[in-house]
Amino acid sequence: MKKEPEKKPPPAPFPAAGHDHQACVDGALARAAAVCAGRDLPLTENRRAVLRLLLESHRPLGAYELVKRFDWGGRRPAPAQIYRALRFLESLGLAHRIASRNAYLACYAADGGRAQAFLVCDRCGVAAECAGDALEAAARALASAARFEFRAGTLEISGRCPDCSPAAA
Amino acid sequence: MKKEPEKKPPPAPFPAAGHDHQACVDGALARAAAVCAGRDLPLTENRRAVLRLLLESHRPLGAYELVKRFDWGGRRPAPAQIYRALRFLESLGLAHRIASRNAYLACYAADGGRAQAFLVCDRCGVAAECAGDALEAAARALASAARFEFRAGTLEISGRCPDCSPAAA
DNA sequence: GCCGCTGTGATATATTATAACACACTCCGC
DNA sequence: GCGGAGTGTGTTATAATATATCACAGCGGC
Repeated sequence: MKKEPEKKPPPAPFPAAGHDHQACVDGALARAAAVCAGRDLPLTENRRAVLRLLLESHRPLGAYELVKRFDWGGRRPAPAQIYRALRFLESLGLAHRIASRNAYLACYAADGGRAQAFLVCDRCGVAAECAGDALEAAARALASAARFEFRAGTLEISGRCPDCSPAAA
Repeated sequence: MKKEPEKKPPPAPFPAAGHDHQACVDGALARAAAVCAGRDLPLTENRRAVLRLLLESHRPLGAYELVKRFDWGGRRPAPAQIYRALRFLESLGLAHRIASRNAYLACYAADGGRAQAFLVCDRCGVAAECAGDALEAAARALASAARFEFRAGTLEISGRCPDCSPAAA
């Protein structure tokens, strides 16, 4: 896999100009803690660490990339640890699998049973999550036209983020 | 992987009641041959065989599932053969990767650079491809709202096909 | 205490996908 | 006919992604 080298740090993060990264990560972590508390499920150290790594990157990371980045006092966790944390986070909507890349993206907002969309930059890998009534409606319309019972849908869009777009001034 | 047993043959194919399977497969193969001829690229025996397996199943098949089904006069092809054929078929829009399942689905119609949608039944695995202006518009609207340059998008919808829906009479 | 539950740490293995190389075949120019 | 370029095949090896399983630690309830 890994068709792109992608060794360099991102040219710039997707989330706009005056992006306070620390606040963004901390806020999302706080919201995640609240979600867990609300469900009476523990946001353990491992889960929190995995979520933090995802939040910090603003892009989908593969499970083994997380293994590599996970600084665990010298040692490195086994893949199973990471996958367990990811499954937990996914089950709460705190992270999402970007199937087209076999990678995982932190969620910065709440979800629902709704059709979700992800914008992933081909060049720098930055990703953003979004959803909209029009997408939801279009997905449900397609399903019902085929007499298909809609349960969940995910739209993955690839292209260029504002910073990587040739149109960027 | 392979969360579901999925050992049994499908309860019924997605494509409606009076589905003439042979005609459907043959027609798609003929169209594929035309596409290849138009591009002056050979639809070799291997490629044709892989496409036929996909067409016959009406559902996404994993590459190793194709290896297993490929009857090659006793022997079995190496995965690389299958992946090569799949890449070729994908490049011509004759097959699509269903990323959420790590599987591949034959295409029964022409595509474009458009946002595509796939309906995949959670229960029997049957899948259908569709596209629509509303989806395309919704995808482009989401992208442009984020100042993201749309290149391609894929919507994967999971749920229940008409035959597997509890609502089915 | 002790049980049941959940989460961890670790090893092993399954599944999916690609790399690399030798060779067969066809087309084309000469 | 010969040779070379280009493409597709057949094969082996290996990379990348994901899960199974088991022993045990910690914690809360009784």
